[in-house]
Amino acid sequence: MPAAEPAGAGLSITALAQEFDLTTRAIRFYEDMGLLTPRRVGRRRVYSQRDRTRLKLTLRGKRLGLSLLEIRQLVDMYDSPSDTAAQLTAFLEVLARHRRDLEQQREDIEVTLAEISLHEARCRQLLSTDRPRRRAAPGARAATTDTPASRAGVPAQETTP
Amino acid sequence: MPAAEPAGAGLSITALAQEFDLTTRAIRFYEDMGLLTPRRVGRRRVYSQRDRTRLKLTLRGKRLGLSLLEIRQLVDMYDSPSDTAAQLTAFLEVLARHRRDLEQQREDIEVTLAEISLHEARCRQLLSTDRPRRRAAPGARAATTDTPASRAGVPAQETTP
DNA sequence: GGTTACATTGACGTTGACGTCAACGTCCAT
DNA sequence: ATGGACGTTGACGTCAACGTCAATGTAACC
Repeated sequence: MPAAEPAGAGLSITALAQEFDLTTRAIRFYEDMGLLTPRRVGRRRVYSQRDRTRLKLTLRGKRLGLSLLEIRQLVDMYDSPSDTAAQLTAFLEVLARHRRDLEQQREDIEVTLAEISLHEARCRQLLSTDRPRRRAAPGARAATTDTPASRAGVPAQETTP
Repeated sequence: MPAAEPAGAGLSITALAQEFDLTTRAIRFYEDMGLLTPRRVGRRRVYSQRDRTRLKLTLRGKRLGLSLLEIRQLVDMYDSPSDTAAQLTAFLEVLARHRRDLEQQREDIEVTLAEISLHEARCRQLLSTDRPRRRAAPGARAATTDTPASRAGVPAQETTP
């Protein structure tokens, strides 16, 4: 056993990698991008709780489709207590934009989840009523062929021209 | 005026590009990836309603962080009425995975939105009670320094070690 | 002191999603 | 017939986000 992490806080790079299911290469890359700033013991990196949290935020940002640069800017703003009024209002604007993006994404997700439910229902119906090879359940048209009405939340319904 | 689109359906590539705020290069690239299959008039591409819808789905997929390949697979499955039982169950599995991904993302979004609200509140408080340069409102610690409790939806609260 | 296991820096390779540029075709209004 | 405006096919460039490989360090255990 190569010493179980000096007690308390302070993870090695492989420990961190395992915990978050990343490669060490990725972690070092995040450091180059300014997302992590572990302290050094000798030349070796030691990761604090702060680093773990920033990494957690980073991964969440990635899942949301942000670039590492965007993530860095956000995270940096998050934990630098910007103090001038100008900085604060600028930060508020960033937050507002981020919020709008996320709400758009949430909307996308809801719509897509609804469509998935439709497809699932269609599939299951086909699987159940399907000893005789049918072509399709009547009135079940879906997917790619819709009108500008899809925006209304009403699932598209149209026949191919 | 170079002829306002032959009436009814059928957009030129630049028209489509303008409508979706893309470059023509991107659209042609999507075609190479198999996402669009416009018919040709001579050599020129003409885009149908079907193409528009597939493009719409594509862009939504991108906003959700999918690769063009993943998008293609999904969209293809969506509008090819796979008929064998094996195909149907396979499709159901894909749908289930997609659904899980989306739900994870929605979770991420909710958490992030909550954090944004916190930051906004903090900022506004600082902006209002801030003639005298204060350091911070008491008990207002946030962002990067948290414990494994952040998962619980309870906003992190801890002091840097 | 030699091996094993993990770390580090540096450099180059790769993949996805386009941008950019060149060279050429096509319509059509002047 | 000519000059734009728009379109087409290559081919190459680029940028982000790592992967991969090599050379080297170093700490610990036997």
